[in-house]
Amino acid sequence: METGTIPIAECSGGFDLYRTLESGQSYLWRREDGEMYNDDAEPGPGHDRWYSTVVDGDVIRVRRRGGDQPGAADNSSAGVLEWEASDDREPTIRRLLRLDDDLESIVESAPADPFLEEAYEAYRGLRLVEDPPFGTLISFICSAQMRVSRIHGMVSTLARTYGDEIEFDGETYHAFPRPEQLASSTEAELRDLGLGYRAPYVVRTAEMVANGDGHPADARDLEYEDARDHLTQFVGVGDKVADCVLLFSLGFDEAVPLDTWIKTAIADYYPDCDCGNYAETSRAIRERFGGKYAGYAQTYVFHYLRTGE
DNA sequence: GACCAGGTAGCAA
DNA sequence: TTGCTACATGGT
Repeated sequence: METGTIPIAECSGGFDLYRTLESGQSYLWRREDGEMYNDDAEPGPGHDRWYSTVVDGDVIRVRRRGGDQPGAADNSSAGVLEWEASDDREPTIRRLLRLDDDLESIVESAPADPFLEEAYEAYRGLRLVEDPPFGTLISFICSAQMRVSRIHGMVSTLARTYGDEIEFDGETYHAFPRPEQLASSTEAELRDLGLGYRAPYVVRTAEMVANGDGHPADARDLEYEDARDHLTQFVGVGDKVADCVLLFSLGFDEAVPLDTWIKTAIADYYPDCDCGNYAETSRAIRERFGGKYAGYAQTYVFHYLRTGE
């Protein structure tokens, strides 16, 4: 087993592992106590529990060690990110958790907007993630009209039921299923697992990817709005889910998914951005949130409103 | 029992 | 194009 540490002081703008992984953007990590996204088992931002995920068949575990406030302005006392894997996976971890993003500059370059500044200030150290595209696609197909804790539960169930079992450090982990593994499931099975009306969407999209009709990663090569349109070819994927996939797995930092919370924010704080349809409203709020990193702003606002502060 | 949650597909006009 | 409406499920 390989292990290592990454000083959080090296991460411009800090790094808050808890808020990064439990802010509703990733459903592909699991917390060791199994209580991730459980608001009743809220461990607080400074906890040091392990989180694990499986990438390319390898288990990766990370946790925060030492330090005071994870997003403290005084970064010198920020502690370290400790990791374990079967090989040297530090480069993968840096990519997945976007540790090399210059978060300080991103926050500083955000528009001078009191509401936005409040959200950024409240959750310093929250970074976007870069999750694997297929798992992200299925996760957000499942997310329709669902609370984040239940989305995480559904994704975990899919992994347990259809994903590869992987032994690491004496414990069994489950990879997120490959397209062909999910494509071999049936709508009835997935309904039994509690996916509800999303069940046929998941099966049909998995079949499309398994058959080679398309892959979410193909959207990488396109311009932002074309990429969004491209992703809506998958069943169960509309503009909003497409934006989530672009933002949380394909590096389109300008994407602003218009979900119920952001729509609330638009109604309350940016009513002039409501253009009556998704594409135009998206364009308006994207501009209001500073363009290039509008998705970062979106993620902070989403978390700020959803967890209510 | 309503109401709500990181919405979308299918259909009518 | 735009504007309904049905769709599962569990928590408050």
